[in-house]
Amino acid sequence: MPELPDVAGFARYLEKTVLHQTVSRTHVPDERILSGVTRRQLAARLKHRQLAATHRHGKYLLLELDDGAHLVLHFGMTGRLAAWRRDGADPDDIKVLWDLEDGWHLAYTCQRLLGEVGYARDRARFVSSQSLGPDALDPDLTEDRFLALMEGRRGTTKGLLMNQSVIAGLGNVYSDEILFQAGIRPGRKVDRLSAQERRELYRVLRRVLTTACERGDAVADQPDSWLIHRRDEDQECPRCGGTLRADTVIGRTSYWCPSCQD
DNA sequence: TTCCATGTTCCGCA
DNA sequence: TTGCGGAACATGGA
Repeated sequence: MPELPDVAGFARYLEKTVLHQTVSRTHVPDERILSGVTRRQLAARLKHRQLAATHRHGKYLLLELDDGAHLVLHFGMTGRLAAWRRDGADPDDIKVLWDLEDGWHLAYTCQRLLGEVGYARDRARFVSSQSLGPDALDPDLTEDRFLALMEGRRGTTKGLLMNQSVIAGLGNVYSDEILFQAGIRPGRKVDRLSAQERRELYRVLRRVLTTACERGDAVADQPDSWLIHRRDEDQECPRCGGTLRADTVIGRTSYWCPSCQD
């Protein structure tokens, strides 16, 4: 599930629970989740460090420490965070567990091991090392800049939206939502979009993500008129009542309405 | 048993 | 060079 709005929700969750607390111990039951660090290195670098601030870039959550370095969290398809007090029950699928100095615990859980936990000294350097494009909600990502990103691209519009090195933060679900609300078929080639459609795509992208982040990360929190509630075979289009289609575009199941999207 | 899943990455090919 | 399809990764549910 975790796309930009979900990761934004994780960041808020950390702010409400364990932010500003200090790590006393890092336990890594399954080292396969680590990327670029060993469990010994991670434990040593986090020991006695305070969790100072949250940052998000696309689907990455960067938890800044009081020495300026960052704990890097990526959630894959099944990554989650859980924080609890002393005698709370442990969640399932814990891949990394942090004990904090005042009795709280923070767990990174991941059922399918497709996420990763890492460590990065410098945030900007990390973003460029991952070849990530601008965050989809970056205030500096203006309409003009977005239009420039689309220039010269020949693939599908859905492929563009999901390409993290072009724009960071969108996955399968939210790209379908944005394309639905913009009235553009997932398989439409970028170079066949009119100037008006390109501008509309930008506006809808920002509106959908802003709304989703404000409402919370649960699908049920999103407006009833959204496609997100109807990602299943033979569902009705929330706009025209027609039958939605499910096609494979750039290798992912894509839901769309043949009457509302062109 | 087989297929599918909201994540990324790599390879071969057009 | 860009982008696509397919496979791979690991696991569980329909």
